[in-house]
Amino acid sequence: MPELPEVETVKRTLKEKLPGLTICGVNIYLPKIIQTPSPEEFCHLVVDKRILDVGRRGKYLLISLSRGLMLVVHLRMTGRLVYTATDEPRSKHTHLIFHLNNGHQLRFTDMRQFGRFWLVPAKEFKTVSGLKDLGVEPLSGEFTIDFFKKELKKRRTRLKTLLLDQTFISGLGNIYVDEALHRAGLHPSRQANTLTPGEVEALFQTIREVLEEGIASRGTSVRDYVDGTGQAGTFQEKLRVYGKSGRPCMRCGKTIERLRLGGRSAYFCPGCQK
DNA sequence: AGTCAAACCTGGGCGC
DNA sequence: TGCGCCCAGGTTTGAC
Repeated sequence: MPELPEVETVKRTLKEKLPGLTICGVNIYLPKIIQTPSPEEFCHLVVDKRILDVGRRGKYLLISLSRGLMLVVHLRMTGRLVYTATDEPRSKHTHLIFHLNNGHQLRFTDMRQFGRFWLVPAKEFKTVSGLKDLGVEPLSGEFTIDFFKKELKKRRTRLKTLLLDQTFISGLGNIYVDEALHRAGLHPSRQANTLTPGEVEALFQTIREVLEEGIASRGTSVRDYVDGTGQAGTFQEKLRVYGKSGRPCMRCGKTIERLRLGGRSAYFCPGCQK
């Protein structure tokens, strides 16, 4: 499910609910989702801790707890983290419930069981796998056109593969990469170091644009995604190529195609993406 | 360095 | 109704 705009929306919605609340109990129904420490230790450590803040880095949610602890969550494909009333019936895919001291709960639900939790000392949160090697935040000031130009020049891989690489830019996923490439008029198989300065600038702009519009639409709910209050997003209504093979391109009218690249689908328009 | 496939899972959609 | 296939917002690992 979630790419940067979805995780950012979950972060914002949970940040309105959780800070100030105390975790007074935990139920773990699927122990393997706890990466570290052991499920027993996880329960022991998390209980009676206060939630201080909710943050995001790439596609990771960072929940700061009292006593210097950090709860790190990755939703992977179908994970949901939702602030829920206690009387709500539990779904068959709810794998973890935090009980909060205001009578509400924070539930983790994940049909495909790929999502993961880590509980670590806040100072050591970079020990979480993948987190320490994350690339730049595309909506932050450290993502600059100069950086982007220099990096693209160094890489010989395909654009689609490169933009999905979380150690290069953090937070992009399959949907927003395809949408950014289409808006920039660039083919997903294009070799990164062959872009003209104008093409690099266009891509730089469209990456930020699709992410910002995605956040403004509260995420893309093509299937399972909901925010921290259980609400779906609307960016699926604005998609131009993702999931649209066989349909006409809204810019040039040619039929949108699907390509297989490194095990992932790439949707693109053969007419206007060069 | 880059490319690919497989693994982790459940479920929806399609053709037959 | 059912079977067999392919597909799915991600990441990791290991082979070439």
